Amino acid sequence: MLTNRSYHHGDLRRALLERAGTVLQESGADALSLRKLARDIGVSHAAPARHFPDRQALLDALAADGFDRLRARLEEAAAAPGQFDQQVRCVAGAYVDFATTEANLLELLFAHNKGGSAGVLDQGAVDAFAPTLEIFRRGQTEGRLPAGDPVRLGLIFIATLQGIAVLANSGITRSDQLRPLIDEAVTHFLRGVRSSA
Amino acid sequence: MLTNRSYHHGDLRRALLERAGTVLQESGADALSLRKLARDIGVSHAAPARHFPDRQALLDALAADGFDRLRARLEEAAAAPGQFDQQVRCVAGAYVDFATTEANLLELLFAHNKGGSAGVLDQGAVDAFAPTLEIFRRGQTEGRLPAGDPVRLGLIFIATLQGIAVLANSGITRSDQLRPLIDEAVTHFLRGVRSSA
DNA sequence: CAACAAAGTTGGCAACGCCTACATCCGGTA
DNA sequence: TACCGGATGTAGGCGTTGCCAACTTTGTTG
Repeated sequence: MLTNRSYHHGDLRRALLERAGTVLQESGADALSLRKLARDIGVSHAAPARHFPDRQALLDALAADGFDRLRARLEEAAAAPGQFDQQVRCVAGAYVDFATTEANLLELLFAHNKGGSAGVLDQGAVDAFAPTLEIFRRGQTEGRLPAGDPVRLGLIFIATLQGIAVLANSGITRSDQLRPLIDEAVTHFLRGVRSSA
Repeated sequence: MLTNRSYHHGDLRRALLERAGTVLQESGADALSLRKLARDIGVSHAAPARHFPDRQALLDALAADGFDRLRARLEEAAAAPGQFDQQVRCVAGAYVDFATTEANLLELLFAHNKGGSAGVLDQGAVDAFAPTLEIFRRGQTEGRLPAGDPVRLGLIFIATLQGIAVLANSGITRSDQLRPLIDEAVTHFLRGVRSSA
């Protein structure tokens, strides 16, 4: 392994995913071509097929990894020091930051789940949002939130952040207005939830 | 015009858009092929180029029409009979209904704005959301909402709906749980906004 | 009526995804 | 140690696509 110029690459799958990740980030999912990736890496055009049966499998792998990184990011934010409200705001900021920094990845994550490969990717999405739901459960047990279905609360919260990120990525809201928009959204959300008891 | 079987189609642009609309609805934007559209309509493979310089131009036209229909739908919902809250709920329902019924179109609307053709499409998005912002302005003048930037309020509202629709389209929330989710989101939103004064 | 522009056709090019057949390398086993 | 089989990479081909250029038909207009 690590032998350059050998017949076998040694870690082609990883190399493909790595290169694909940067192409995705820079040019979007539509720009991803198995043949071009192979060329970039210096391998024949059919080599990727050994690791990804078709183009969709590569996209799925990118999505799975994306959900994983999103989950890690949200977990980290959810564990931030401070009171409950502080943590919620931290999660909100982390989500929108992730979603706008990796806009093309975000599009891939939510654009492609419709089709056939539902199982694995859906699980990835559920896992990614688990830490956020956990925060709301904790908020309830700590008495910082009224009782109610934490999943529904969490979904509304995530939906709001997701929507803000999409509006930002579409250029509908200017990026310098993003931070106050998030702050106000979270403020209204927490007030709305609390005044419902 | 209306002459079938003639050398010139007569209304090829409209025919292309119509066919493209159904293909988009049934199979998504990725499945749209200029050559296939031409074949479906019964015209040569290069004919579409006279009306759409490239594939992107067709997608842009579909998006522009989509924003137009969304705007009409939201305008209609905003003009529903009843009190302010009732109208807001009506708009929310209309938006999510549109976004889930035409999931592939929704994806196209918000996926493609990133790139170059910013101007026209951005305007379409702004126009589409205008009726919703108008509702919030009206709510303020009628005293049903506290003072504040109506644009920011409207964006948060739309973002929440957009997020819920995306989560639904991605299969993250079951469709039978969609209606209560919307209701609760609107309820919390209105309460949160009102208790901010 | 002749000229011209708009609209449609034919053919070609390069790139792509996917398939099949073949080459090479590595690791377990006789 | 020799070998053999599976995993990995290569070479080439097929059908489709987007885009381009050259040509034809049609309808309008001076």
